[in-house]
Amino acid sequence: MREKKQQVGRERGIDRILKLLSYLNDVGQPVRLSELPQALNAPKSTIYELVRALTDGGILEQIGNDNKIYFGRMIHLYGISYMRENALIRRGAAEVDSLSELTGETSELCVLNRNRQVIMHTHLGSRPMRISSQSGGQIPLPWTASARLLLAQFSPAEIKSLIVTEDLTLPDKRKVKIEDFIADCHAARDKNLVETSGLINSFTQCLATPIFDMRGEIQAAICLVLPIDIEAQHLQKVKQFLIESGRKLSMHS
Amino acid sequence: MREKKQQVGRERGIDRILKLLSYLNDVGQPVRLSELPQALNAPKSTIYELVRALTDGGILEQIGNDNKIYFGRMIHLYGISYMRENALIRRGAAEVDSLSELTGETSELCVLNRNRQVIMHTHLGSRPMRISSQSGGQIPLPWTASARLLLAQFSPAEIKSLIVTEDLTLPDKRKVKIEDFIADCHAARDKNLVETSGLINSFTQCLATPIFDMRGEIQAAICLVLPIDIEAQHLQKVKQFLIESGRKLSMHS
DNA sequence: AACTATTGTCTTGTATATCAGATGATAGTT
DNA sequence: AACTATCATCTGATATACAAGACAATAGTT
Repeated sequence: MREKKQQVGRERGIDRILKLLSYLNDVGQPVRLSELPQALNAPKSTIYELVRALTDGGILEQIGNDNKIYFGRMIHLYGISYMRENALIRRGAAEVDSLSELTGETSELCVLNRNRQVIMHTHLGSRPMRISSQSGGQIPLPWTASARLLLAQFSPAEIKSLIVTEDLTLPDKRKVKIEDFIADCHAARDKNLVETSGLINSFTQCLATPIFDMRGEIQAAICLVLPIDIEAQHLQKVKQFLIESGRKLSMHS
Repeated sequence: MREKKQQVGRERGIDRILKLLSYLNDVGQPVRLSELPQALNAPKSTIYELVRALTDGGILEQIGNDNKIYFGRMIHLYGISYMRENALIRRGAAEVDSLSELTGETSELCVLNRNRQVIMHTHLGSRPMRISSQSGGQIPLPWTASARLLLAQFSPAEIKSLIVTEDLTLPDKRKVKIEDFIADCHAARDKNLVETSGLINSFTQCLATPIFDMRGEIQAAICLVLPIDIEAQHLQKVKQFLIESGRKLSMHS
């Protein structure tokens, strides 16, 4: 069972599909069909055929007059089904919304997905210069407070295997040492609040609190994104609200 | 380019995937992995392998302690992307909500998908015995008023090719004649209100109004589901609101 | 413990989906 | 109209994903 060897061999249709969907999500708007083969580093004939099949199935849709494609109605329906069944996301999204309105700050519901942190839901704060993050965004793990929580229970080896080297470079080119990151993660164990400051940019700090599942494992995190120069009293209040939200969403045994 | 001949040959992975997703949506809740090969009429080895790939990609997720799977977080994210970009669905859903609140009746946003009508969004009415329909539900075309609108511009041959014979049987076992249905569809041309009564069950009627795209073609319909014994004055008012909603959502050239 | 039923993994042959590249279609420019 | 560039479809070869079925593991029953 060899790992992918990046040889010249063929790629599975299913992997092409996964990359295609992911690419569409990254771009965030309809994409010209003709640009896809290049963007996905795939043969034209393959992509045209796959897109045809997915369009027939309602997974993709053709948009506009030039040949653009984007997610289709089936994806929407399946998304609704996911939401309906997934209690955490449903409740978490609501909690994030109310937390944001309560505090006036941007808050997010984050989960781990492979080697990235995914923002499942976000609600923007009410500050004039609000810090925005897009729902569906995927962020390298070393950049955030919530990722330190999401990885808290993992062994050093597991963490190492999840972090690709380029993710250790922060947006301002500073490097995070993998050992420091692992230490951060383990320091997050049994804490109900993790803070990071100035990682993603120089003027924001992140506060994160864990959400536990029935087995006592961390399955998600709520994160508040704040300006760094925030009034101490407000910060204190905000922290309490955050911790309370995380507690509410955790499954208690 | 032969049509599928139902011979013993293989089926493409992509088609298996489409069926799998559709099946999950039909069931509407997590499904045991072991039941899938039977349900999808596919080999075990194929399904196990596909599910593994899709789970790795976040399209599916493993749920619970026994080996159940369901839609994954990526589907949710992609669904959000779809919603964000798709003006019709976004505005249509909002309009359906307000129409429902205005009238107190159940209303739906419907589009055509292959040979079924799909409910993209629904809002329940406020009646004590409200008539419910589930978002994501797929309904045979001959059963609804909105489908008559959605097919209004189609030729008799096209309509015939879309209707499978079993869909001509109503829930109460009555049969719809295909010729009558085609006549209904064509009668719906240039109308802004189509009514059906007692099709899906004996005590409801449907009112539907078209939503036009820029090219003047019908791309969706809004549908109101009402009890059959409704007060005439209320019915009149409701019809006007419905038509107004459809007009609002239509693209004007 | 032996038996049965159910669920999950692994191996192997082959039908076929992928891929490279040719060809065809369309639009834009001189 | 001729020329270019871009976009889309088609064709044949073959690497491989699918499928069949053996095998292994687990749970439930007698």
